[in-house]
Amino acid sequence: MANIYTHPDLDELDILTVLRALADPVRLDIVRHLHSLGEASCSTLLASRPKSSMSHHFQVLRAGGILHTRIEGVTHRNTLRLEELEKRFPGLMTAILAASGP
Amino acid sequence: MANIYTHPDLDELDILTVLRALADPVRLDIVRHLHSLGEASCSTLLASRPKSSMSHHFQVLRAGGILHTRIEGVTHRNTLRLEELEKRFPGLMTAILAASGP
DNA sequence: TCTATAGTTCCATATATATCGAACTATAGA
DNA sequence: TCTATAGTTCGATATATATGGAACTATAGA
Repeated sequence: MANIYTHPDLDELDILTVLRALADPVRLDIVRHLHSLGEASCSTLLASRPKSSMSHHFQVLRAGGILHTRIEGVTHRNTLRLEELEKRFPGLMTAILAASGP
Repeated sequence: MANIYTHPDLDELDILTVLRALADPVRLDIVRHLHSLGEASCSTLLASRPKSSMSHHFQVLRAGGILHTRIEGVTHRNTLRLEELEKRFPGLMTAILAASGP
């Protein structure tokens, strides 16, 4: 297991990568939950899905600069990189998090 | 050929559909070009790609509420639905259009 | 009515992405 | 050192999406 994660520098991320990370129902769900919870472990967020699936989605979100994973003992704490995202893509996350269903 | 298009009511569109429409390099390109041109025909925007491919992308963007197609004689004029999108998802398109490369 | 142009639709194929079980790793605690 | 827990990695399969050729349609203009 990788006991260290690489979090991309947001300056090197293009909007397309960010949008692709967000354009998935499971991941959008993760993002919304993380937003309301502030910080959460992976297992808190696996909605009866296999761990391997969730691990994949977390990886995509991490690579897309959306969240930061901090290892604390045996659990991994995830937080949205809201401030950094706001600096890089002003208004983007605000707009997405504010959006409610149809 | 359908000589009439159905443009979805933005109130019935969820953010996921919008994000998925935008999370593609070709379509993001179309959106950016449309933004700088104001209005453009499909053929103006087909960057040496087959018409069938572009037609598909325009369809996705249309279904995602991103653009409006108006038929004028033999050409189809496309415009971004910026005002409506701004009302439905405030700040979203502004953020995406403002984003520059990495 | 013939032709050219703009764009769509259909269909098959390619490609990317998601899903998920099984085996693995890393840490905490008994 | 043994066990339980949290999460990753691998690999195989399923599913969605993109691509693009060919045939089609609709309109304008000669």
